[in-house]
Amino acid sequence: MRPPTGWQECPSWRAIADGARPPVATDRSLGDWPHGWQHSASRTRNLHFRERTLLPDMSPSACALLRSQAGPHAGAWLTAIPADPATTLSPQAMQLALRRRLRLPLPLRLNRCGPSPGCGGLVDVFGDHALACPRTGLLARRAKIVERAWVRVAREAVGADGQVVPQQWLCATTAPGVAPDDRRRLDLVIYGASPMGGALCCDATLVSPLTRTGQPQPGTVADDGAMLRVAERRKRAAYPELSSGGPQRLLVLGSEIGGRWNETAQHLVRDLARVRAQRAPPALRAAATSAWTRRWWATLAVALQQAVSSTALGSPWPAPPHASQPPGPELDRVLDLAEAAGPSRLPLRP
DNA sequence: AGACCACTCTTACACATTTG
DNA sequence: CAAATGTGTAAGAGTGGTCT
Repeated sequence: MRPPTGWQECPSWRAIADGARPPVATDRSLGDWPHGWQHSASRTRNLHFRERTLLPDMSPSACALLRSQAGPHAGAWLTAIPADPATTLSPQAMQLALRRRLRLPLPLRLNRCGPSPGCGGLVDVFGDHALACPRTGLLARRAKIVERAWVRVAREAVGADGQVVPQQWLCATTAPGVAPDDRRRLDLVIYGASPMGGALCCDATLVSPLTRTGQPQPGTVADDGAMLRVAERRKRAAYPELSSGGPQRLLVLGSEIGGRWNETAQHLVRDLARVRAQRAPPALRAAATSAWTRRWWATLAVALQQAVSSTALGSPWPAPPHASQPPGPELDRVLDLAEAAGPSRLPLRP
């Protein structure tokens, strides 16, 4: 169980009146404003309610899924502005995503997995089986949707200064000790986003905290992101050459089907936003960072929900969304996504 | 717990071969 | 000669086992 964030010891009124400030979050992202006491207080209360009231009454599976749905930017699809195909969920996908989030039954036709691709087992109305059964072939397909979203985000970030190569051969990188006939491929490699000029070798992965029987995987009931750590270990074991130093780095961009992203994914978006904002006029950099961050998390979260929805039905999605990739919007088109800096300018209520 | 392995099935992709 | 088809490899995530 994670320690609750917020304050551990309640400050005295006198201390607050004397100007004491809450602890500054270490993982504060650019464009994130420095929070005051209200944020810490409500966060502490929310987490307390979640741990003491909400979770104890839920089934283990529902607990694991709730944890999977939490975390930074896990709900970005709910606030995504559908002004662009990349940040738009179809009505059908939105309906499925909302039902998944509320753990309501999905409109399924079949009650068995299969027939020809599939294990023949009973499927549940929540889509848990379809999202974890490795025998339908949908897992391999759904991963592509998130992978393409990462490619899109990386391309928008590095622009013409860098390069993003999808499906890069491992032996084409600078990783040491790879035989030239090695056929392993990386999901995407980003050049021009690393301060040292190295290659970011990315592997996007989307894992489920529940098994195909709907039972939680070990550790997922009590710990946030337990399956993300399993996925990271698995990927690091698959690419040992990329962990041995040098100009290239392995980034495991992990996500859970509830919407949670791992630390690496959050760091990458933060770094990409910094790279992109360097090309903006200095006076606009803070706003640009905030705006691009919002846009990219919306893009990634929408893609993740698209992937989950297409798998939850147990049938392939009709068409791959936006196969052609336009170059992405200009800065002035995204700036209105930026958070307003400074305190709220709403009128004080009586 | 965690690391590791061998296994499940289907999909995606690159390359080779055949066909019109 | 180009288009269509076939083939081989790796990847995708999960399962279940063993060992430490």
